[in-house]
Amino acid sequence: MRLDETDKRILQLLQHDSKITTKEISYRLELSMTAIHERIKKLEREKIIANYVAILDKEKVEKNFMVFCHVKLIQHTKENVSKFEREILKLEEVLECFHVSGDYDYILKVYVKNMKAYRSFLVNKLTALNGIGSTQSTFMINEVKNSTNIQL
Amino acid sequence: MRLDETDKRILQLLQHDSKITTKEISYRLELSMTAIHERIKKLEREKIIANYVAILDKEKVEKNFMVFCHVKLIQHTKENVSKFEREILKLEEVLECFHVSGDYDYILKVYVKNMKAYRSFLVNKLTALNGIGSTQSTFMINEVKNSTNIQL
DNA sequence: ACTGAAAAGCGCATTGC
DNA sequence: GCAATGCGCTTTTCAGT
Repeated sequence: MRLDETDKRILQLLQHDSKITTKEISYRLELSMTAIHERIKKLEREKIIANYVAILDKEKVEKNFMVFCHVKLIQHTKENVSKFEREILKLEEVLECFHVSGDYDYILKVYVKNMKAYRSFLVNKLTALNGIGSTQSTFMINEVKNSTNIQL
Repeated sequence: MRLDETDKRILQLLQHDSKITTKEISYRLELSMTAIHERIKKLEREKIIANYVAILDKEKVEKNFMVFCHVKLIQHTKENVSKFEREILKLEEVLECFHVSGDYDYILKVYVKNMKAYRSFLVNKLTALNGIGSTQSTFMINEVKNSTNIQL
């Protein structure tokens, strides 16, 4: 599906605040509510919009100890890789996991309460998985920017 | 504010799908709509819920070329640092930026269309900023997990 | 693909329990 | 802290262009 300028502007608004009403969008884009409504429904149907979520304040829910954990596997057999990836999905502390180029195989973004909780995660959960060669942790000192908003 | 189990379950549901109705939540948690409604309002008022957003399919909007860009500053004067951080906020390709421990000062998460766009970003935008010492790019080969859902 | 109006459902505030 | 009511707004649908 090709997105025109109107679609992009709608997506921009929804990425910023998904609780915005069709009425408000129609007012801003100078189109009828129905037109906006149909476009949004189409964007949802086509899964351009993957989902709508609430973003929590990580500090207030006490999960603002963030660590980038670089993981290297022992060997890259198809089995090993798919096993590791399946297990990672189950670990609630891992919000993101990317297979990457470079010195390490994976980069995990881990959110926990504090260093103690991170240690526990490393020892009891991550390194408990089979096939982990080595890990290297990079700790967040400060969050400068953390957005979900893709500019179109 | 302290969160009890009910709050946590509500947040869990809203993190998964913010379009869920109070009615549906009240049904699942076996509480009245009023109770659920008041709790959600409080969670919003206290900014436990930071905001509601639409998440887009990065592939479908052609921004699925993701790079972790490690940045080292030349010198860490207060001025340099705050200038850099202010400028980063303006770069739309950078969705996330963390000041981190380790060999590099910052890790940026950059989403662009393809390698050509990334090169353009690096040359024209990032390294055009003053005070950048060096950068190192780690390219995403595959996205294993990418969630915004914090387990409480 | 857009408009306008009507119908259905939900959010929200209020009242009383 | 919960149930019930009613109003207003929003979403959703439908006919028309």
